[in-house]
Amino acid sequence: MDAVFKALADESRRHLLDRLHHKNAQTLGELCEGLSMSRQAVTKHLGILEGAGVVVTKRQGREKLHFINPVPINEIAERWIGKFERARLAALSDLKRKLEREDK
Amino acid sequence: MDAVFKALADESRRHLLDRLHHKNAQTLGELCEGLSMSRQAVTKHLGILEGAGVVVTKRQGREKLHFINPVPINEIAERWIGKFERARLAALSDLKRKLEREDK
DNA sequence: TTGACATGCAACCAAATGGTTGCATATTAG
DNA sequence: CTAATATGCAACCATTTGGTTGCATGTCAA
Repeated sequence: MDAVFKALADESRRHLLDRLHHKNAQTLGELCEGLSMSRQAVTKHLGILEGAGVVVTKRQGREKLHFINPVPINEIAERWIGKFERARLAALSDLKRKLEREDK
Repeated sequence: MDAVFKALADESRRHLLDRLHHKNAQTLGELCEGLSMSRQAVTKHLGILEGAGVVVTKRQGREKLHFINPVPINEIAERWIGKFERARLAALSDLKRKLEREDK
């Protein structure tokens, strides 16, 4: 679990997760596009995410596909939020999102 | 949000949250009991947790009471887990816990 | 086969992090 | 009032972290 928290502690890594959440199964090169840091920096970040189990990979020829894995992320909330409280908070944030949509 | 992830990245701070999840409204001294690090180290950790909004405090005379705040923790899961997937994962971990209880 | 493309590995560096010690301040009990 | 208790602030230090550059390896297409 420690690795999961450490992995999520960095903004660059969270951004990579955002990208994978938006479009799964991307290659390293694809994930590098538009970023201001070097490819090697991205490689390191993806390695840390993979080591934590938050990202899973599959080789395909000379390419490496990356996938997000939501299971360990879910376990974070489970640790400090009780079952009923969790449902309450989920409903609350659903409502919040709905209201934010209506604002536009 | 960055502060929340940074706050949760450290094992000592997660342990402090565990303590507050188990028993809320504890003083600094109370939270220090049994720990191997100095009081000042704990103060720093609690300051970081408070700065992230994961812990909320209230002065009472010369004591400072600490409370856990689950809201920002819930928002972590919301970021990368869709609404339906969230329900599925919650059900899954409920089942897992149930099975683990029956094991004993 | 050979060159171009996609990824991997390692050494190195500046900045952030977690911890310490020493001293200061504020509140309560006797 | 005074001493003990509870917390606050600041300087300092070792380690970790996020980034770089340079070179190596592996795979596909012409």
